[in-house]
Amino acid sequence: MISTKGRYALRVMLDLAQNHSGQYIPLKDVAERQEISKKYLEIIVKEMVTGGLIVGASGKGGGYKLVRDPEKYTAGEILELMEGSLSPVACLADKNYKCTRKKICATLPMWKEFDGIVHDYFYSKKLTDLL
Amino acid sequence: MISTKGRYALRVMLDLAQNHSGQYIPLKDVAERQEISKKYLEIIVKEMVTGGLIVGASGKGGGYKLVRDPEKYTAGEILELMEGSLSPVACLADKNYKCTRKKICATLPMWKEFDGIVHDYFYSKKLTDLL
DNA sequence: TGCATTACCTACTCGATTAGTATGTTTATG
DNA sequence: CATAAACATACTAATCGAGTAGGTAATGCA
Repeated sequence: MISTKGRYALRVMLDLAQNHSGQYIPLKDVAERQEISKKYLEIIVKEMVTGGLIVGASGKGGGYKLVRDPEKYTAGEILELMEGSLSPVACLADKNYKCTRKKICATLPMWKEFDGIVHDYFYSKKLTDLL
Repeated sequence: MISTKGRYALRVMLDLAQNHSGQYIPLKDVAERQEISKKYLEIIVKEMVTGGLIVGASGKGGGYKLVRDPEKYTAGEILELMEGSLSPVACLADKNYKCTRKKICATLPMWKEFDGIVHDYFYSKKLTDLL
């Protein structure tokens, strides 16, 4: 299940893409258009900045903007940044997860196959595919 | 993310399928083979019984067994019973979810398409595919 | 230089969910 | 009637989700 963080992040990215003129877009505007609490969005965009998806500028005329062209983003990288992982089970999501049954687990191959399908789907979905 | 409930339920089903002789299998045996707390499994199999996946019998010689042949079960129905829904977002998981932005939501089509892929994958995966 | 605007930072809250544990009671069999 | 099993009820401890509150720092403009 994708949380609001991932879903809102996608919508912020789409909003910035639609208003992509080289200008910084104030979060206030994005929040109003998207009908999302600005305070909560602050937390989300902060992670997007540190994750390198967007840049922010303080002061008047400031705001946020994309660092690449919209078609250079995938839904996968945005969701993975916000959700931590797109994997369906803990043993695949966490690289350091150790499970003594790994060798004999009958369900692991299914989770791995599904994990691949999920990854392929979201990483082949470009931001511009959603506009 | 699939919780232990769904994952353990799958493993219980596989265990019952492997020991599918018409006899009832005590939960104690399943728990030991699968290395899962029997107490916790009690909660899980209870839902599986009320969900119609398996039947239980009390008393000596009792336990649990499948109600169908193993190839008649899909991973999808097992996971959906335990997880409530396989949908990636709340607005698709909950039938009564109402969202004022449904008509204009740019991300909804993607979630719907992905939801279909997930559903197709797990419902075409038979229990016997995992043995 | 000061004011408005904007991002950025720290902390807190409240409810739900996850992953169990503990302690029984009922039901069947030999 | 003892034993083995399912079935029932209640509790807990930790984490996570989805925010809110209140403040500080940077920047442009008059």
